[in-house]
Amino acid sequence: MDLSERKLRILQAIVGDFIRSAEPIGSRTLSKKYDMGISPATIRNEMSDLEEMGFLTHPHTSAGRVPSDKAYRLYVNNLMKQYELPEEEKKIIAEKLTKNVTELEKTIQHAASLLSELTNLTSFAITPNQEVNQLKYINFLPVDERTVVLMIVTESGKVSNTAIKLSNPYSEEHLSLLSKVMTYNYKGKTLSDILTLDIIKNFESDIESMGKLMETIRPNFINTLENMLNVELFMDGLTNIFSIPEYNDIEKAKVFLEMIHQKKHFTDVLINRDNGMIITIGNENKEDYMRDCSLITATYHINGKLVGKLGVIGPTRMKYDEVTSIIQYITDNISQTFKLTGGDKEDE
Amino acid sequence: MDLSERKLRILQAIVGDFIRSAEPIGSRTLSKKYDMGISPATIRNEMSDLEEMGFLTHPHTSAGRVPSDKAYRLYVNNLMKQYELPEEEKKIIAEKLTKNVTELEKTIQHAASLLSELTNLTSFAITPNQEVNQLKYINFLPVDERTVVLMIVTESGKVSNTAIKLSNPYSEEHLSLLSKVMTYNYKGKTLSDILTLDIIKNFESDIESMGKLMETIRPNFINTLENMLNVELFMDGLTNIFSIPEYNDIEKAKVFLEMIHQKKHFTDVLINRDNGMIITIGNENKEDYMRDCSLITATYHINGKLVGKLGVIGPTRMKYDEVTSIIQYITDNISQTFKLTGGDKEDE
DNA sequence: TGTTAGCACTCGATACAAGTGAGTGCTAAT
DNA sequence: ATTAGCACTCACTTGTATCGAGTGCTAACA
Repeated sequence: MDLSERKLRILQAIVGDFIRSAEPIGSRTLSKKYDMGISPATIRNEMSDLEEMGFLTHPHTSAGRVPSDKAYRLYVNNLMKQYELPEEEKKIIAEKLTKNVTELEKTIQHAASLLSELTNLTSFAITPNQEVNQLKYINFLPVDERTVVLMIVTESGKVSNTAIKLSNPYSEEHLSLLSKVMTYNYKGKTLSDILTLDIIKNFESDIESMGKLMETIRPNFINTLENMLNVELFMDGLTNIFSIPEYNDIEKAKVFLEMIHQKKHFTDVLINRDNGMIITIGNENKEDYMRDCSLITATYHINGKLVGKLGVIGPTRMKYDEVTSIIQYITDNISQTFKLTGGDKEDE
Repeated sequence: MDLSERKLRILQAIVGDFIRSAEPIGSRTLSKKYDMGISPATIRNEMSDLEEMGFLTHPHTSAGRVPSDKAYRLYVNNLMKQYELPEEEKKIIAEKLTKNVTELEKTIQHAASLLSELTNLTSFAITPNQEVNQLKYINFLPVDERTVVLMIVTESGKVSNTAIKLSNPYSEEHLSLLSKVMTYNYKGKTLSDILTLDIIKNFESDIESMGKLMETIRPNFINTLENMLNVELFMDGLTNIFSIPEYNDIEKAKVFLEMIHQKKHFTDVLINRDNGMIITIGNENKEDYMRDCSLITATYHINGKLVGKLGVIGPTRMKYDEVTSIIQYITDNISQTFKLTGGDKEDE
């Protein structure tokens, strides 16, 4: 069944009003406030139809109407107007994200905090999944007689290191040889390949004379690689939910915060979402504890290859137009910033 | 005015009961529950005295008595019995904190999460202040033609690095020379000395021929040092406050969470506390937004030198005996773990 | 003189009844 | 097809009565 022009207009007014006020809206108020040239009675009839179609609900008989998830979906897909960010906000975003970009992690963290500030919602961001990141360089460095530092550098410019305590002294030649052999063996392979394809197990036989040294180093090497693969989650604006009427209930707020604080689980949810700007509204979310939240995520790109995500989570009643615009602008900025400087593609 | 033996016994019973139940307790209930051989009326008289002395308060005329901050202080100082941790918990703590100690940060984070788990409170931990940490080693490592990695190693075994993009290619000899000169200059100096005593500014003149290289490197070097000095704050059990009756009020919970989330500010508060086991109760806290919380902190030691802190924050009504024991046991364990393995003192 | 029983009083909490008002759904007139 | 009119619904507010845990005071007691 198709929606008439007038029904759409009414629905748009209801959704728009409810997003702002969080109060159920009645026919009389709607007609007065939005001056749509029809009487409350007519609006009531239309509302009744819309309710039957599943776009509106009724907290109780004598209350106004409230949009359903389905209504939000329609609003997001068809009714919502393009929201243009104020120049001022654009400037703030650009400034914060392009200045002082020493570390990707720091920038992503800034992006999350910026996002929560601008939207007044709870924001999050994850660092790129490093699985396709290729190893470039392995180096063992002497520190003192029984300590070496293992340094791993990837094609995208990520650097990671660990100090390793050895039970016996080592020789510098061995160490330097080891750096060369391992670099030779693993250069160009992706981090996950190195870990999963059992390549690591074989490298012992390559340099038989150093069995003992290898034994200590291997678990550290694996550990470091695993750490590099770990996706990091940043969040901000956690207390923003308290200013949202929907979460004035202590029990609801608790559930929300507990859900958010299960970082591992939440990271998984984010990783498994499709790329691009994805909006899931209320019961569209697979996870049932999120069925009265909306989740918006978008992707940013590092070097055109690695993909990270960021977004917001909040009540289904949120300013979708504003929020999506802000997220889009932020991800665009990050991708732009890390287009060239993130890796070794500077000369291309 | 001195407190009679009997007054102390009554006070102890009230504090103990209130810590468990969070309900004001009346004379009749107290006499029945604790079987102290005196009638409710007598207890009432004693209570009245205790109230006059400032140890008890009265939410309203017809309610039971509630301990004041002063009462908690007396309880903590004199009445509280030594609480012995169950062997089981000791085992859990020892296991978690001594296994897999690759990084100090990770261990401290584990300690915080353990602490909140065992106390059901909000826990926190900060990494040691690195100001007295001495520099041991500086190394510049070639990555590709325009990228080098700066690696800084301290006496306590902390390793930090940054990738630096250069605008011009560099020569490997220069790099290696730079490593040697800088190590020679800064070895044994504390990190804060290197930063604050303007030593950095002078090092340009040391190696005149490499002015250009230095120009790019210096800000990165300073930046890295500053990062190393930064104290990191970990927190856990944030949602635990929701199970505490005192914070069933949404407004209170909000204030609490917002206070906690101002990481910078909260870190400063922690840093400025004295060493050792410090308990501040309610209005003993200088920060007025913490005047109905109790804060307990204790210190752990790395290598006998560097000092970090951890503790809990919660309502003044908390199980001080249990909590302090747990914190003590955890800090002892950390200090033990990092007594020898944290630095190069292995052979002493 | 310290302790205790008795009793009037306080006050938050709970329950219930009546009144209010925003909003609906239906019907009949336009 | 639209609208005015009207009875009805129901959350919310206000007012009143009741309950009970607990206090403070007084007088009696050991």
